[in-house]
Amino acid sequence: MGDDRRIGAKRKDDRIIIHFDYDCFYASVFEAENPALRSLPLAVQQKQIIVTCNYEARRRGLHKLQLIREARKVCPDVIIVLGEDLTRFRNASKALYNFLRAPIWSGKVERLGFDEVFVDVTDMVAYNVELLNRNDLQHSFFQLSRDDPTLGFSYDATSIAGYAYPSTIMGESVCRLPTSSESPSVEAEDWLRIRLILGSHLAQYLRHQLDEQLGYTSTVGTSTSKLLAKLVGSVNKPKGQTTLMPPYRQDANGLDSNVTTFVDAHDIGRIPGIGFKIAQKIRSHILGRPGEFDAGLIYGGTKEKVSVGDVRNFPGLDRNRLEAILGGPGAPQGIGTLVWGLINGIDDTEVGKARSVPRQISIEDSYIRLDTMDEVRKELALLAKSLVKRMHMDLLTYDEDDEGDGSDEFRADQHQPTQQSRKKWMAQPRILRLTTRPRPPPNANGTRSRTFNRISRSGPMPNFALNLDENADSVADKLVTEALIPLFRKLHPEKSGWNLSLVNIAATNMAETAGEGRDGAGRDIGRMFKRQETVLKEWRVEDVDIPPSIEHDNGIDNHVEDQREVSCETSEKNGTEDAIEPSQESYVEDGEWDGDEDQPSAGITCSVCNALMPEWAMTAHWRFHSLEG
DNA sequence: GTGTGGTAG
DNA sequence: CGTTCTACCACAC
Repeated sequence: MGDDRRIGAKRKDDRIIIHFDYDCFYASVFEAENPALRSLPLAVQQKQIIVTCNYEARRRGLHKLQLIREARKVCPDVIIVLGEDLTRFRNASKALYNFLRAPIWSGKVERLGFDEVFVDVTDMVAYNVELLNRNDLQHSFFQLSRDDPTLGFSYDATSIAGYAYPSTIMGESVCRLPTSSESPSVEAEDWLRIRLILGSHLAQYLRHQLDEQLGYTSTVGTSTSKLLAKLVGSVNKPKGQTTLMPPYRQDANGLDSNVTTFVDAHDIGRIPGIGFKIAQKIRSHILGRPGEFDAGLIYGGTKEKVSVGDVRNFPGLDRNRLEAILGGPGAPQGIGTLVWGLINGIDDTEVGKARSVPRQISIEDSYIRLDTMDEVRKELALLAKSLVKRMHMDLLTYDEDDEGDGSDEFRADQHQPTQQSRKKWMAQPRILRLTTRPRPPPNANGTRSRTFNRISRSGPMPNFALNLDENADSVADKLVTEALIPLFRKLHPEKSGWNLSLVNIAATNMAETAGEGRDGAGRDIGRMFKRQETVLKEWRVEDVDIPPSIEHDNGIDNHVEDQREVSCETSEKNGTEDAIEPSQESYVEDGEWDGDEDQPSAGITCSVCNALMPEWAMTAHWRFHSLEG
C-alpha cells in the first residue's frame, strides 16, 4: 500500500501472458530443412559475421555476431550457411506464428521480430480454472476448445510445468484451491498462483507442439505481462520454460515480492523498452558522472554495472526525477513514468492482435564502398527488384476458386501465383522512401567524424508500381529511373564526394483496400483450429507405441554458452538433436527421460474413453478422438 | 505529410 | 560498441 504510493502506479496482475522465443531461430530454420545438420556445428552468415549459430556450435566456442575468420579459427569444421536472403526465415516465422495463433481464443498473439511471440491466454486460463475439480487437481484436463470438451490435454494442476522462479522447494506446491477463509491478499495471490500454474501447462503444451509437430524448440516465459513473461523466460535457455511465481505484491510485513526481487537483479539496459541511450542516461545519473562516456576497454576496471535495484532504490529517484533526467526534445512524453514502471515490474501494454499487412516493407544492403553513380544505379535496381517482389509476396491476396480449403494459410510459402488466380492488393503503399547511411566523411584534422546516421527522402509511390499487368522487373527498373534516382539526387545533390555504407528503400504508408486488412477479429477460432487439425494430420504420429520426440529441460546441461570444457553431461545424446525427421518418431534410445518435466507418472486416463496411457501419448490420442467423434 | 531518432530482435 | 537486415513508434517540423 505504502509501496504503491512510492511507486506511483499499481501493477495489475489480472492477465496471463506467455512469451515464446525460438531457440537460435535462423539456425533452426536450416536444421528443419535439413535435419542432418542438427548434430553438427552450424552457423549462419550475413556479410562478414555469424549472426547466429546452433548450440552445438556454441558448445565449441562460437557465438552470435562473431567474425567469420574468428569462427573458422575457433572451430574449423563449422558448417557455415549464407543467411542474407531472409525469405526462408520470414516464411518459417509466419508458419510458426500461424500454428501458435490457431488455438488461442483471444486472438491476442503478437510477433516480435522473426523469433518471438507473445500470447495472451487470460481467457483460456480463466475458463479452465472454472473446470477444476478441487478434490482431484492432479488429474485435470485443459480444454482447448469451449465447444469440444475432448480437445485438450491432461495435466497436474498442483504443480508448475517446467521451472519456477524462484526455484520451487520440493513439496511446496499448492495442492488445493484457495478458500475464502484466508485474508483477501493471500487469497488473491493463491488464485494468481493457480492461474499461473495453468498458464505454465498451456505454455508447455504449445511448446511441445511446436517441437513435435514442426521441429522447432523454444524458450518460454509465463507471467502477467509482456515485460515479466519475456524476462523470466530467459532464465532457463534453451529449451526451457520458466514461470514467475507469487507473491507478486509486497506483503503486509514489507517482504519484497518476487517481481521486485527478480527485476531488481537485471542490468538496467536489459529491460525491454530501455535501450542503450536511456540506459546510459540512467547510469550516469546513478554513478554521479554527468553524461560522460564509459571508461570502455580498460580491462578489469568496469564498475559500470547498474542494476534495476540500484536505480529503484537510489535516494530521491522517482518517476518525476526520471522524467527530468530522460525528458527533453525528441523524447516521448511520460517517459519517466513509463521507465519507472518498467523498473518496478509494471507493464500494462496489451498483446497486440495479429496485423494482416505490415506497416512498411523495406529492403537494404550494406557496402564497404559505394561512391559512384553507376554503382548506385546498379544497387538501386537490385533493391527495387527485391522490393517489388516483397510487395507482391506480402501485400497481394489471391482469390482462387477453391476457397473452401484454407489449409494453405498454414504453409510456409503462402500462395504462389498459380495459373489464373486473381491477384488483388490487400494494401497499397502510398510512399516510397530512400535511405542512405553516408560513411563518416574523411575529416582533415583530429576531430572525430560525426556518428553514423541515416538520412532519407521520400515521395509518392508511382502508380505504375502497383500495376499488376506489368512485368515485375520492368516495374522495378522504372522505379529506379523515375522515382529512386530523383530521390537520390535530393539526398545527395553532389555528383560525387559521398561514400555510402548503406542503402535502404521502403514502401510505407499502407492504405488498406476495402474488405481486406482484417486484423484477425473476424476469425472463427473453432474453424481455425479445425484447419490446423487438417494440417496436423500430415505430421500425425502413426504409431502411438513409439514416443514422439521428448523435450529435455535439463537446466544443468543446457548452459553451454560460456563453458570452455565439455562435460560428459553436456555431450550426452539428446533426443531432439538426434532426430532424423524433425517431427516424427525420434525417441530417446534408452527410454529414459532426463528432463525435469515430462516425467511420465504411472500414466493418465483419457477423459473420453478411460483408456490408461502415458502422458506423451495423449496428444495423439485426443486427436484420435477428435477425428473419430 | 516528411524526416529523424530510438526501440526491438 | 559495432558488425546485419529489418520493423514499428513517437516526435518535431
